[in-house]
Amino acid sequence: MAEVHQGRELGGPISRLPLAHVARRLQDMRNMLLYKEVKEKIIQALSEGKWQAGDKLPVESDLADMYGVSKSTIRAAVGELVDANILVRKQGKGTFVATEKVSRNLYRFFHLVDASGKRHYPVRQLLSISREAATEKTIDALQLYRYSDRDVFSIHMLFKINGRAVGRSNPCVPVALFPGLDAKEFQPDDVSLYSLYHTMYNINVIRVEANVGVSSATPAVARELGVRPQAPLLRIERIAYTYQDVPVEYRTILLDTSEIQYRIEQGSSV
Amino acid sequence: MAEVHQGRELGGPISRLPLAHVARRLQDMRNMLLYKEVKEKIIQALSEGKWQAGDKLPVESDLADMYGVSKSTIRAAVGELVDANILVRKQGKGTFVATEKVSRNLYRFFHLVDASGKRHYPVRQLLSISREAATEKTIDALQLYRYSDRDVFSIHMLFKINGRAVGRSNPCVPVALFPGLDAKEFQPDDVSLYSLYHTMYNINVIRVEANVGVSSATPAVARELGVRPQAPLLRIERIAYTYQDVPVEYRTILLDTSEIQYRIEQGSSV
DNA sequence: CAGTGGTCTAGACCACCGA
DNA sequence: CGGTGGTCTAGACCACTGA
Repeated sequence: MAEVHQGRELGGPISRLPLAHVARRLQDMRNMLLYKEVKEKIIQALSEGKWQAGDKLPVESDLADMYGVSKSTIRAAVGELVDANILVRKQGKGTFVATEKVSRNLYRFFHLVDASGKRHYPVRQLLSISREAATEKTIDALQLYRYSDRDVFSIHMLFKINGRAVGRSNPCVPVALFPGLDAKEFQPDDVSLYSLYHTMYNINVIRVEANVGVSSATPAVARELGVRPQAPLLRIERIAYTYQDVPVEYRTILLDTSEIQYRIEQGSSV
Repeated sequence: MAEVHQGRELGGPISRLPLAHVARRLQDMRNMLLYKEVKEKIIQALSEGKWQAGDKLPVESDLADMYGVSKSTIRAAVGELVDANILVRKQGKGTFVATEKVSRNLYRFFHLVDASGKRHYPVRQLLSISREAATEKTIDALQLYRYSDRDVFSIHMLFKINGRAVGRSNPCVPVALFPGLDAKEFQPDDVSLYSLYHTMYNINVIRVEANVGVSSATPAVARELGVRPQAPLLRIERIAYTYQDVPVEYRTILLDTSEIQYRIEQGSSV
């Protein structure tokens, strides 16, 4: 039988050497899956600008040859990049580097519904953004000891539905991860900050942890939301993480839930 | 070449007919992926009790033979069930039907933390259980039109941490799905109602939808929780679903979040 | 050691796209 | 029609488990 795939580098001269595979054998799969290695290499090539936003990648069989792996392995690697909104597959056309609008990440972790259960998509209004020293709590949440620069950009924004303010949010992100963020233009039609993080800084939020409680409105917040001072508000304190559990954003959301409610879905449908 | 896999049912008598595959060819893949079909069939077998909680499933190659597909397809199907916490894979041992304990289902959808982020596991205290006619809202949430008997069992219980009541819950379940529930003994050491649903009725909650807002305490609730009347409470209205999006429980949770907060985790770590 | 899940390969055939 | 991504197969070899 010449069917011994995994040992055939010993069998004699073969034109297409599965280099990645050989390397993996040699290092005894120290830590990473082959398709993960390929994924990292593709990310590397992307960050080096080998393929720019909107560009078409080589077809999958060519990618397989380029990286010395099978098409299935390429598909696993590319598949995760598609899940991460970094690449986009188009059947019959090819695989492309994602552009901003393509990733409809919008409100993946933030859903609002009214009493009837109907989903609402608030528009956000940027009030301010400034560079600040982080508070104790923020240092802890964002693990700022990772960086030499421990300042954060502190953003204030409002959520509005039908012109009425229903909530406000105060995201803080490490300056070290988002250099120059305060100088970027915030497009009012950007659907969410997370899509901005992705398109401008290639940082993907893949997971969030949130603590939910009740707060009463301070005078300033009451003015912003048009409620009476001391009015009870839903308070959501949320940490957003990217790969390898690196926290990238800490935000406090305050919601007036008299007309809308915060929606959570957990578990997967079968 | 005898390598034409997909057409070999035309080649003559073959011992192992890939029935699922042939069927799929015949119906021209009307809508579903093969591995999704297999997944559905496994779910069907599970809901019929073919494999009970904790049971070991046949090895993957046997499953492949049973369903007339390849091991890769079985792995795709089983993999999604593992992701959904329905099955558990153990390398070198086998694949098993998830138990509450293994899947850490207890409080899977209900986490409480204090200000320092420390997790707390409240004890629950049953106040009452009674058979009632469902309200409009409950009929809607539980889709009671599915059943001829549209009554529900309405349960009242308290959550306590260190002896102090921090919340109360009012689960309602269809009498049609949980016959005789009011006569069952509720062990105070049952970790959650969901484990009871699972062990006594073989009903697995795999997904929840929740709407979160703020309410003020009615006099009765204020007495239960030891807060002043009108005190703001976190209100969680939650529908729990089993397989095939069948709702099995509708509950309203009221929490005093002055000392604890409701914890949500979404997305998966990579 | 045998049995099991975990990873990967090579290649077949499909559905879809646009010229 | 050719090119592309999408799905599936058969089988090899690996790492892990427990007797």
